[in-house]
Amino acid sequence: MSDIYRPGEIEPAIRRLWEEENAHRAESGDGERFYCLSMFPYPSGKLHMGHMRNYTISDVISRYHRMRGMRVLQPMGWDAFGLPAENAAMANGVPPAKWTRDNIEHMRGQLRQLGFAIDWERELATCDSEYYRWNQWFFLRLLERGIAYKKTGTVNWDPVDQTVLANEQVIDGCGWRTGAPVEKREIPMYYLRITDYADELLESLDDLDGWPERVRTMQANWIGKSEGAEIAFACGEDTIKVFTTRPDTLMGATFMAVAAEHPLAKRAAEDKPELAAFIAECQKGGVSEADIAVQEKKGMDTGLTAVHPLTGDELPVWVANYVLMAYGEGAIMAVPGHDERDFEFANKYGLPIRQVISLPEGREYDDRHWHDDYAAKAGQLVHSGPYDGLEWSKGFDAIVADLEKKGTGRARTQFRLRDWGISRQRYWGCPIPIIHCPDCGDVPVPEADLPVVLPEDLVPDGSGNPLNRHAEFLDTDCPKCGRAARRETDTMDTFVDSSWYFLRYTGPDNDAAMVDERADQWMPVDQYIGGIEHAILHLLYARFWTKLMRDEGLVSVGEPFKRLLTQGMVLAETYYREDASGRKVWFNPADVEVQRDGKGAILSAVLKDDGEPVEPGGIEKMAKSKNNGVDPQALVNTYGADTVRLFSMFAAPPEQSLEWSEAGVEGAWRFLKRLFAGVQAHVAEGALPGRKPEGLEGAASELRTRLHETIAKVGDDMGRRQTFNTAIAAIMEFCNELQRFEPAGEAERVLAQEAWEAVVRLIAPVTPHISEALWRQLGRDGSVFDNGWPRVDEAALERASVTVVVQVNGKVRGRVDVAPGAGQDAVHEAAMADENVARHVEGKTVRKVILVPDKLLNLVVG
RNA sequence: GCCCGGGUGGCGGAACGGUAGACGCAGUGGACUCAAAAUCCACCGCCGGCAACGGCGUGCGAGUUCGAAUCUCGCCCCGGGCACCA
Repeated sequence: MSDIYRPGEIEPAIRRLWEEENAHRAESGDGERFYCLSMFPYPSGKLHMGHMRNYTISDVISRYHRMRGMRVLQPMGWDAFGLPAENAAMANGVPPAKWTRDNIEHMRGQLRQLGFAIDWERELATCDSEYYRWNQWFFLRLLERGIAYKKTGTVNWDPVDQTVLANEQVIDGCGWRTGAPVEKREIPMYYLRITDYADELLESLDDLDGWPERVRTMQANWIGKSEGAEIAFACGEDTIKVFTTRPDTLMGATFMAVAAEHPLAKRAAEDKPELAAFIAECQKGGVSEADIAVQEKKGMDTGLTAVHPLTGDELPVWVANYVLMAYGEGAIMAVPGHDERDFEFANKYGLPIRQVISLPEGREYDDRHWHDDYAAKAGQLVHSGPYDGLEWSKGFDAIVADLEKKGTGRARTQFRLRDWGISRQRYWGCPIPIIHCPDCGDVPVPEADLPVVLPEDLVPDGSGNPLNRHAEFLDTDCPKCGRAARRETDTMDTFVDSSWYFLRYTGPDNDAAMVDERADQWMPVDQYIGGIEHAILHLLYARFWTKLMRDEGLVSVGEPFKRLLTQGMVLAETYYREDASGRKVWFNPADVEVQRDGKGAILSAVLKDDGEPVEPGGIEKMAKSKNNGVDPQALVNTYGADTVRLFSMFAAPPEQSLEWSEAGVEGAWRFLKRLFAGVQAHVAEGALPGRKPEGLEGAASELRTRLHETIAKVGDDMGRRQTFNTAIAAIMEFCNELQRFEPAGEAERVLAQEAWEAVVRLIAPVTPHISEALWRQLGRDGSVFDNGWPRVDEAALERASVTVVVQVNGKVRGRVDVAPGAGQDAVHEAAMADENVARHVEGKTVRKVILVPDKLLNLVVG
């Protein structure tokens, strides 16, 4: 082997070795298993740094556990259905299927080049009918069980392209391609009753102690369980049913508000053109909650009144754009005195505001200015007739009890979580296996006819789903009556695909069943790694789907992911230009020349191709849609996979988001060169594999202590803390010491060998190629990944003395060396012998002494 | 707007209530070289001081504690999610 580190030679050779030995196949059999999973990528074209980081983390964890003697499964696949393929098709006329499969081909090559220990025999792509047929099969079971059902839902409608838009495609309320104002439209869709599982999804969050607290909090808030009451208000012949979390404020209800889509609003509008116009006005704009939440609160009186169930007062019924049809009952009782949105609305339209809950001592209620404590769950009921003086929660119970007696209300639990709408009016997805028969209605495709295969040669053009114009797909016979019928052309949400792929990895070759007994052998996933952006939707749906499969008897686990590492996003600057129609065209940072001032702010940015300026669009997660993904390929070509892996792990702790910068990759490269050279220099004098050094003294003994401290730290950082950056820093630090060490005599050369062997193994999960090569050079047989993780020699950790920091009034004034475990008096005495410490204590009384054994002594004087 | 994070030298970051700035990048000075690259050595938060050392310093303001980057409250800025981007 050459004396100079040449990754271009080492890396392909080592990968060939692994391939020949089939080193990464996950074996079923004896021994502890470890299922390490990373979120599968959308095949967007090229690998970007976010992928690189995600899969490197996964590989480090996999290889670490493999070295600790476990049977590791690390699979890979492709989240291959979705919108970007249709966008690419519109842009260059390539069928989504071809575009997707070409991308997979390219990205698989990139992944292989990075040396990940992936079991490629289990690879799957969700656009393959062998995969998605099970989506269809399971959907039909859910339909039978009543978990899947049909109802109308609201979508974004582009009136020019006559097509449904994704929220992402609605920009400032207008269609992204046409620029036309978007409208809300009601269409029939299939839904899954995730709300049936709301309680279990919430409760079992408590058991997920391997999940980050913030993810559990986000999911709990998303599910949003609230205890309250359902109250019926009579309104002429009808009743308006509302849900409220604050029945204690019922006496403060001064008006009612219903959503624009509420049946009562529609009815009231029949003979009121101005109300009909207002409701039409509410149909403008997109459906996303973010859009709705920021829009100005508007409303109109319907002219109807509702009867207050306790006082008999007549309350005006309004239509309000801030009341959502999808939440609760699509109607609210407005208590402007104690709800911020109602307060704002009442002030705008001159509706009465009544305080019914007392404020803390000394606070005055001001009905012109909102204060957050108006909404606090605290205080007693006031201006509430018979309920006056009751503490708010007692008032809650009393009012609910009275409503129950009258039969106009009851206590109820409400979830913010809504049922999961899975229908998409798109071509590039899994077909929903339903046939529409003019006589029999919606008929499920018989199991024997599955899969319903998606034709792969269509090219969407932006004007709706091309399946609607594809007779070969569309025209079929009714399975019930045999007469001509049409296939459903909606496809499934891609979150369906990603809700169970981790189960399919355990038995991808089974063409007779969705999953088999191997699922229970590997599940649950021991470690799941993926972007924090999936904290809610994907992870919630995957948990839900797993429970559905459990309840169908297909798997025995109820929670799919034992431990979760949420990777921080890799961010990069975005650059764009607006074209003639005002649409933004995004440019990749690699194609932009940027000048910055001393503080890093952008002074100017021009496109390299034409030298013309581009607009900086801010720093965002690397994504296809903003074209700001940085391809690691150029770096891999220059430095090799190990350097890029090392650098991406060293740059920041995995959970933290990271603004992409290449500065620093040189440091990783230099470290590997030094490591390589250090081992060469050592083995040039002869390798001494597998021996334990005896009788070390002085610097050699100290070095061995440092070695075993490093082994302990790296093990803790990789296993428990998962802070790979600090593990690498500790290895670098020790290497710096090792390189300065000049062994004299055999015992010290044996120590050097022990140290190099340990370093090579400690860094192996991060830089597997160079480690594998150096391990063999050090005279060891077999793969470094089969030879175990270095063991800490507890005896080597013992030191003759420790340094204790001495503080006076919390400020560091000196350091003293004492015997390990020295008591307070002994350390105090030693500290007073320090000139600087003595000076700061002189003439003052020591009032308190605090000792942190072997670390710190604080003398409180005054 | 609502929910969840984050803010530490010129830069990426370390500090797991107990020495703020480990490790690395960039920079500066030096060695080697005809020269360059590579490599090696030294310095490297700000202010004062020849030094010993002292003061200040973790987005801003308050609080808890012997001790706060770390815990609590309020504010500012940045990022993620908000159900059809994945």
